[in-house]
Amino acid sequence: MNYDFSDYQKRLKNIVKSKGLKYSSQREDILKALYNSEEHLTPEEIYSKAKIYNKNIGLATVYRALSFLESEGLVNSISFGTDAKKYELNRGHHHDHMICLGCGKIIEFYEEELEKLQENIAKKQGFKLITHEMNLYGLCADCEKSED
Amino acid sequence: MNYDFSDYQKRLKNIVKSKGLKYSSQREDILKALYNSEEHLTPEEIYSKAKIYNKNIGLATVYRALSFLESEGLVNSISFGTDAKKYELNRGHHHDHMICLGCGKIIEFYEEELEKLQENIAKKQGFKLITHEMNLYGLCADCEKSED
DNA sequence: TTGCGTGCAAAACATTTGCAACTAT
DNA sequence: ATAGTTGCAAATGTTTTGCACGCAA
Repeated sequence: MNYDFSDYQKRLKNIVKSKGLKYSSQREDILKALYNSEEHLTPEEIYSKAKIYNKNIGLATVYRALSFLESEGLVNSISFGTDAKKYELNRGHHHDHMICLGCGKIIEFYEEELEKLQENIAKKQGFKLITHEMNLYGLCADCEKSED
Repeated sequence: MNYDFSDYQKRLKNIVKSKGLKYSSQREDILKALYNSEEHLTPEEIYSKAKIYNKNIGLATVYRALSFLESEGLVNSISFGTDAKKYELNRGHHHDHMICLGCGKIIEFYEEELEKLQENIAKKQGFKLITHEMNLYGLCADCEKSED
C-alpha cells in the first residue's frame, strides 16, 4: 500500500507535537521534495528541489532537517564510498540496495529470507538488532554489456 | 590459517612488480600498521601508527596508499554514517560487520548462508556482483545490559 | 513571551590534487 | 635517465556551528 503526502505530513505533525517542538514549513518542504522523487537524493539535490517550494530555504536547514527526519524514522540514508550521503523517504517498505559501480545507479531489492537470516545472526551473538544495511556492489546489466 | 607479515610484504612486492610500479617503504609501513592492529582504523589513525616506523610519512600518502591497497584487494574499508572511512587488512577471511550504536564497537561475523543468498539475489537481477557489505546496527550485549 | 527553527557565513573535517624533490629500477 | 612516489600545502567537497532574527505555540 502507498501513502499520500498528507500521511507524511500528519506523521511529521504528530512527532513534532509529541516532542513539544514547533512545526515549520521547511521540514515539510524537504519531506515533499523526497516524496516527489523516485530516486535517492543528496542533501544538495534535496536543497534544490525544496527551493521550488520555498525560495528562501538554506542548505544548513536541509542538513538539520534530514538528520532530524532520519532520527524519527521518516527518512533513510545510504552512504557509500566518499561521496555524499543519499536520502530517501521511508515509504514503509524496507529494502536493501544494489549499487552499480559503472553508472552509479541504485537498484532496490527485498528478500524475505535475507531479513530472517539477519535476525538469526544477531540473536546468535546476543546483539540487539536495530537496523541494518546490505549493499551489493557490482555492475548492472547495462554496464556489464558495455564493458570492453 | 593466519599469515605472517612477510606474506603481505611478498604480495605487495608481487603486485608492484607485475604492474611495473616501484616498491616504497611507505606502502609497506602502512600495511604494517594495519597488520599490527586488531581494530578497524581511520586514515588518521593509520597515519599515526605508520609514523612509528617512518617519521616522515605524510597523510596524503596514507590516503593514496590505502586506495591503492584497497583496489588491489590487500585491504578492505568500511564506512558508516558521516564519519571517516575505516580500514582493515584483508586477512583472507571474508566477513561482515555488526556495529554497536552504543559504544561503537565493531563485531565481525561470517555466515555461509548469507554469502550464498547474495549471489542468488544478484543473479536474479542480472547484476554482476563484485563485492558487498552487510552491516547490522544495534546494541552489543554489554550496551544493552547497561540501558535504562 | 518563550525558545525552537531558520538563513547566512564561517568553521570544521575528510579527502584530493598540484608540484617540486626524491628514489627505485 | 626515467618515471613512479612522496611530503607539503593548497584546494575541494561535505557537513556542522555560531549567531541574530523570525515565527509557532
